[in-house]
Amino acid sequence: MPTMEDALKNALENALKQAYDLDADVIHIEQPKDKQNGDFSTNLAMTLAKTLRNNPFVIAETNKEKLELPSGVDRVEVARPGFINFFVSEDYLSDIIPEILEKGEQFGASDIGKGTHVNIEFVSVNPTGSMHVGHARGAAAGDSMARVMKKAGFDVTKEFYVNDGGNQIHNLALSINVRYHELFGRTLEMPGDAYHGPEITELAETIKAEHGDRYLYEDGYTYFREYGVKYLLDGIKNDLAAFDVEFDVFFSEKSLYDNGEVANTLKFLKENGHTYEKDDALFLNTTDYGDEKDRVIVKRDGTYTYLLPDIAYHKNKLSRGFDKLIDILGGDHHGYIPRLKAAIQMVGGKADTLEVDILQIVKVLREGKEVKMSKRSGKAISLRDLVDDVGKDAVRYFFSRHSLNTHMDLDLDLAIKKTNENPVFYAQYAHARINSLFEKAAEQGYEPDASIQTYQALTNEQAKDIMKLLMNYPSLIEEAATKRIPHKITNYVHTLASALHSFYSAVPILKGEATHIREHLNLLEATRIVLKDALFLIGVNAPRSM
RNA sequence: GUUCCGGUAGCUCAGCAGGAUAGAGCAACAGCCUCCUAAGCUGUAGGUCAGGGGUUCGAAUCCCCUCCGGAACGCCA
Repeated sequence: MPTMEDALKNALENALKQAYDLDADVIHIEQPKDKQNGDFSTNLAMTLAKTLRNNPFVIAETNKEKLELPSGVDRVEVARPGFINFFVSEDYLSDIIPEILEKGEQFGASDIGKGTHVNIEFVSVNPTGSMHVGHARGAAAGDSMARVMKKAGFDVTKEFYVNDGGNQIHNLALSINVRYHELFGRTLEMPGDAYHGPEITELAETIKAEHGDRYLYEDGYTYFREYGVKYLLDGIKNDLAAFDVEFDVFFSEKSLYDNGEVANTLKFLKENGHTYEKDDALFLNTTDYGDEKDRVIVKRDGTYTYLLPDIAYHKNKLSRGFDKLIDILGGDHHGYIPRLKAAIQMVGGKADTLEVDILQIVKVLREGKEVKMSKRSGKAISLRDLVDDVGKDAVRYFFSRHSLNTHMDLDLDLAIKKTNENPVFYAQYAHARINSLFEKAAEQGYEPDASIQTYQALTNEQAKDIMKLLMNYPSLIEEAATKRIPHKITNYVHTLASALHSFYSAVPILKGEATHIREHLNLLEATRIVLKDALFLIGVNAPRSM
């Protein structure tokens, strides 16, 4: 079914041809914020004013006269500077209801992604501690992005890169060792880059419970490494599950060393002339691809920098057949983008194969003061605690509201205390309200009826507002998916919930004639379907009652 | 010094592939439950869109400069 935008563009093109014998290159159709200005609008006349050397108002009028209105458009008006405004008919609006009832949760799905294989890597926190609230934003954003892109026809793989191979795991093992010894009253000095989180002590306690004092007498290093990573990664997985974030792949950095991919990548880079030696170190020629300076991949002491296994990892992703790689990184890693983009091209990707979405760091406030999130210090506030306090839905809704590059503040006192005023309940309540009405309707012998095809009763402003919003859902999905801006969904949820509440207050739904009740119930069912689906996209439950 | 983000109502933020009177939530104020869940609705008030130039018929939105805040500029990850 062609969209109204396309139909209008067509009609305008024809009108232009007749009136001025002109082929318009781009016709921009928009939806005015103010309903006074129609349901759809074009600024065509203004953009043509210069080439036609005429008053935009006159051009608009001329166009209007030649216009053959597509079905569904009631009337056309020309407004002040030269806007051409289109008003849509009630029949056209209500056609959306049977469509939604028929498609159900498939409504809004599209094939705009054309099955493109997309890998979204996000969270990827080091298994050296628990997830803290700073990580939650990335988890919410990546997961929602994946859900929206799936809905838009992309073939999405969600991936978590487990940094289990580097130096931080060495520090983790040392930290565990210190805590373990402390459990037996022995004080060792914490190394400089140690991890001080309480979870490290818990970890040591489980080792003690299982192995007693064994590692006082034999070297526990290797065991601490393996056990520590597993223990902490399991914890992270649990935290993610509680946050309704699931990954398709947990990819181990260590595996890249074990199966030789890191070494092979190094060889590959050397053989293709992307490296050179200098100061006893091996440099990667990233400036060839626009980086500001070349980067070391093999240090003077012979060990690798973080970059090399990372290149191997991205090479591996490419080898798995992904057309598009998306990395969601924290704002503190933005400087890393040019070298990654350079590297991806060295190993066979194109410049735009990799896209890095930067997520600004969350500033967490407690008692009016900033709380620095750091696993090393151990002072971070865990995601689990926050989810336990305010609930998964509230936290996800909160993080999903803002665009990725907003420097957002999270006031913990506010977030926890104001549970009942959290906007997530506003949206969920709309869904619960609809269900509640259905129960009442059932008592009167009514229920949504998908066989109804024509509508006469949905004439009030509030009902029309809802239908217009419902009609916009498919294009919303497309925009959110292609621009990768999941927060747009959250915005929509709020707007739709608001329209529902207004409708509910203005119209005594179960009081009218039978046909009115039936039509209204169908409108509500369509709303419920879309509301639930949109909430799902941002990882928020749609409760039947509250 | 360079690079990347941000600066919009008292607070938290939308709006930024230019469009019509700049929006929402919270906070404030005034109304609305003998009636389908008041976690709701309706209305009022609140803005020099950091500042200054420029492009344009039209700029919160695009370009340049300045100021303020955050982040990054490692043979750490």
